[in-house]
Amino acid sequence: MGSYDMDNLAVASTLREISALLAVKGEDPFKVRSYEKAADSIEYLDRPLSEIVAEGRLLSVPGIGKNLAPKIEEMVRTGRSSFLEKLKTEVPESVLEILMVPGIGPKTAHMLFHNLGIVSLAGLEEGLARGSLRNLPGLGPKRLELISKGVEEVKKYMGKTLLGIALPFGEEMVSRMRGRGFRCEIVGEVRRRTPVVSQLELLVCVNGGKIPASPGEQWDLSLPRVEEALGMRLEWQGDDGGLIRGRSLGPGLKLGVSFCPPEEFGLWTLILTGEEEYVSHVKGVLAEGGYAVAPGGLKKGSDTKLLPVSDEETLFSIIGLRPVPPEIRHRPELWREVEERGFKLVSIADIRGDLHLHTTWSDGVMSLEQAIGECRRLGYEYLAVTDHATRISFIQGLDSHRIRLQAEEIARVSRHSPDIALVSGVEVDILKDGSLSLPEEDLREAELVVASIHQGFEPAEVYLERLKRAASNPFVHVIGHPTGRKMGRRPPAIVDIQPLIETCSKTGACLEVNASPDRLDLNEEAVRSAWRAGVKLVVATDAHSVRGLSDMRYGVDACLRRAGLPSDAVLNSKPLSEWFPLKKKGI
DNA sequence: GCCGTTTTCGGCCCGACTGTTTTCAGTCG
Repeated sequence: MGSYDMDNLAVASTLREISALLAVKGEDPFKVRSYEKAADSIEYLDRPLSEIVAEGRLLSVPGIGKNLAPKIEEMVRTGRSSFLEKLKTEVPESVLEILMVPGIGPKTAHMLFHNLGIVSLAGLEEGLARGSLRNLPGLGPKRLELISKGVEEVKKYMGKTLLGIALPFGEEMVSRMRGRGFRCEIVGEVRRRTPVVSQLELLVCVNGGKIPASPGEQWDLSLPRVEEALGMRLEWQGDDGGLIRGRSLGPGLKLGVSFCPPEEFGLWTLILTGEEEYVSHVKGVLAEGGYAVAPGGLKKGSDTKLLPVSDEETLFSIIGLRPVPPEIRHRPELWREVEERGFKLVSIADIRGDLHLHTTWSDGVMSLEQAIGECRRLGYEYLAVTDHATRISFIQGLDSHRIRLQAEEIARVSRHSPDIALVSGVEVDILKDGSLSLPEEDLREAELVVASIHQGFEPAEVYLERLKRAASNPFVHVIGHPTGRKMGRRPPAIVDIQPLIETCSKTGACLEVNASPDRLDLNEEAVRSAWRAGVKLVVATDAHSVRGLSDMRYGVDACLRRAGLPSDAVLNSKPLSEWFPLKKKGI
């Protein structure tokens, strides 16, 4: 477990694509669902599909039957799916953009496709503008407004990729390159841990100093070898300021590969990582010190001797600058502060426990034991089990009875895991009026109460009032995923969280930084405001699976570090004994 | 399309909410 299996994920995402296209085509919903179930099942697999195929044991995977098995086998063996390719000739792939829009499900997408010939987000936008959706059944003014707003939200993320997809993908690429003996690093937006990136950029080290006339020529790193190492075709765009760049499409992800000789690796790492203002600042310091960038490294004044710069650290030490973490290179006020007086940002190594996760007691797909095992592997000292007590009916949540049963179970398991402290918590819904989905006598029993909104995101004023009321509830310790955003799908329900911050600083309620890659909620700006206001923060994964427990780094890097926070900014970077049990003010 | 100690057909996590109806379909979680 833990290793990121690109091939399994690729097959799962192909199955999801098929499922969505079948839905729009108008196939039986249960058939549609079966492709999704197979995808889920493959994502949670703890070994490569290729092994299972080789053993001929595909049918033993739950959700894979005699129809899916040959289709999946083809994907694993050839990397293609002829079924999907044929399907795409019937339903254009671009209708998937439409399905992303809130308020549009398979039925509406099907209708838009068949009645109006709308097959893409652009087509939908045009149809909305022209008013051609107006007379369709089921599409009244409210619904059209919801759709219009949704289109705007989806557009913001078109052609972009979540860090949570780009980073593991990049790491897989790096490990493939290294496995073939090449030095390779992630640079650009992904290295800066931008929550949503427009491309994944890699820097690859090559020997020999001369820039070749054409890709692959004169280099010991030939184009076919790079392609083999990356496992994908590259499209070369030629010489770009001493670098050869290749661009290619991964799974919806643009990839840029740059090459440079070892003596320039540190320079190009810095330049390609950006941001521009920081890079020009460093270049300015170089110039002031009389340094010039030359092929083969740095040159000082009229010296003929070259100073090789094999990594960023070397560059920083040559010019006497404090290294600035990539995550804050977009914030001049922060990198100036680091350079002037130096301070240490919180890091994933500081995190001592996860405080929001779901097991099979509600809608999670990991057992309590599996959660503990993974937390142990991650080096945690404690974890809070926070299964849903929810009104969402298809989730078998915790009620008054089951919450006590689970508490007993946690106590029992706890005795066998003396190295990890278990906190018996719960995630309650914040209901329409700001009350909670469990009565007081149950909340009193829970050692950690996370309260979150899962239904009814509008209007914003009401949403805010519900959060404030929950934050004032004496039994609520943490407000979960406060703005409710799901990137690429649902905008934050509230933009200004200042009133909530004020309530929390009065009542002592904590705000969660939800590390789930599509949430990252609170975002960098809000995190910084809350921290400055002295509000207690926790960072937590909201994991539903073993793999999800590894999402912690997105919250730490893309929210906390990018906001410039030190390690003492979050409760769960501290030993449990320092803050548990949590006390609200005035209670 | 999957699944089966109620099985080879007939189920499939399911109910609230919403906007659209005039009795309900579609979406969402």
